[in-house]
Amino acid sequence: MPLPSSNDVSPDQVRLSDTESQDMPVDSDSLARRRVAPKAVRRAQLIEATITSIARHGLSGTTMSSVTEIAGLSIGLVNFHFKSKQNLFEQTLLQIAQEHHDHWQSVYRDAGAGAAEKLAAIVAAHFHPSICTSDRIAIWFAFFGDVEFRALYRALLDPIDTEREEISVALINQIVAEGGYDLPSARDIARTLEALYDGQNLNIMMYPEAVTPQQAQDQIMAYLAGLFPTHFTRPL
Amino acid sequence: MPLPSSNDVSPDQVRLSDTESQDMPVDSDSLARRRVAPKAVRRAQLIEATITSIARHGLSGTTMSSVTEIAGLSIGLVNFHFKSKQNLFEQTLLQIAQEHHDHWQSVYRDAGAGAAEKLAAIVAAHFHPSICTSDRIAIWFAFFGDVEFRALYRALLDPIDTEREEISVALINQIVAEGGYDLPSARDIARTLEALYDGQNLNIMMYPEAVTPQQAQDQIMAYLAGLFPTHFTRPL
DNA sequence: CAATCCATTGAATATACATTCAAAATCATA
DNA sequence: TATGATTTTGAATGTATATTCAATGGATTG
Repeated sequence: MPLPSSNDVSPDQVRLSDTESQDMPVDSDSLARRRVAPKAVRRAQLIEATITSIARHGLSGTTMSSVTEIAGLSIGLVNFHFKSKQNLFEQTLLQIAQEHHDHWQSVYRDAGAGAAEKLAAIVAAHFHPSICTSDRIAIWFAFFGDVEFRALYRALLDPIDTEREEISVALINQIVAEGGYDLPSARDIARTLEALYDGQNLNIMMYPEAVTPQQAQDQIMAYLAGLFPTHFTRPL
Repeated sequence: MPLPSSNDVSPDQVRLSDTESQDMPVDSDSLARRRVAPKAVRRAQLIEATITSIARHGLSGTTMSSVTEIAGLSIGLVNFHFKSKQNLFEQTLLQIAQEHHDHWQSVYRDAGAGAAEKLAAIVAAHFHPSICTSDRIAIWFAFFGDVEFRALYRALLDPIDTEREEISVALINQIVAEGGYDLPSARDIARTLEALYDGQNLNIMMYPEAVTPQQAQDQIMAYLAGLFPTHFTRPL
């Protein structure tokens, strides 16, 4: 991380030569284009290229060359910023998990106060355009599909998944109490919901022309409306 | 395919030397152990080894060596029986798809005459021990996860999946008509069911200690019981 | 038994790829 | 500007692995 220059920019930005500071915009894109960029920028750039490459060529089809070619950088850089291909992949998975978690949490926090609203927000978070793109879904399933990464996947996502399941269980219990419903256990319902998220994501990836994120979300909301007619109304 | 010998065995069996026919059992296992075996036996043996290897080492970790080592055969054989690794993988996927389809069809055919019984049989088929093993599920997701095979997967399974979805839609419509239920479209329910199959399979693969095939099936049956209370009763 | 055919072997070949590293470019600092 | 530190490059290296193929083994036929 570079230190502040005499230009006195904020610590997260980067020093600019005097000419550049006058006539060039300083976004991460223009930063990435320079021959030399700060570590954080290169790391992000390489991870993004890795995501693109995995979505395009698959995990096994992703090579150091394919990544650096997409990033527009030379081969040696990957081993400079990430010490190995394995580590690059791990950091990539970590980043996606992080994004997923952050997005889910903010959506949950910003939802209305009612349990039903909160639960609906969790459902919606899974199909939000920033999360539910074919590239990102493809990465999930690429890592699912590879034994080598399954353990890593679990280590990274178990806490997140568990946290979400616990919150869902609590919300469902609250909804059941409010509505006096006679239903299977909240845990079973929560697990069914989790299965639906995954299954619908798979369908979106495999059959993008037949299943859109919106349809997937609607079907899950219809499931909830069936369970809790007082709290949810069927979409459409 | 070998011709019948003077021993007059059935055409699907293999000629035995005179000594062998007296004192050795002739199952595919003992056949596979011989230095020379008929093409069909070797092919099956190699495909089975491929399944084991993919489950154990992943798609990218599966090499010609890993397959032949598991099969107890030499490296050259794979290229003799399957002309390339790519083809071996395709045939492996084909075989699993075939098994899946055959099993599903027979279970469906043998189920009781009622629509609810038929639908329950389809659900149960997905979680039958012969289909729902961690090895087989791992293969599914390995192929899902790899772009290179996604197209092949679709080509092989689209017809099967579509056939099942159409039958499910018809069954659901029949159940709805019998029960006079007010529900989302049969198509949406069928798609939700498909998503549940996939999602529950994923859970079984990722969290085998937390989710058993039986639990997964029960949860799906609970979903159906929620929709069609007259036709299904909640498990437990 | 001899002759032929088919299945099998595994060393040799060629290719693809991750990783290394010495040299070059750029930047920071004095 | 000069010096040292940092980032970047890409050719070179070594390893893994798919594929080929000449030689071998075993079965079948007459």
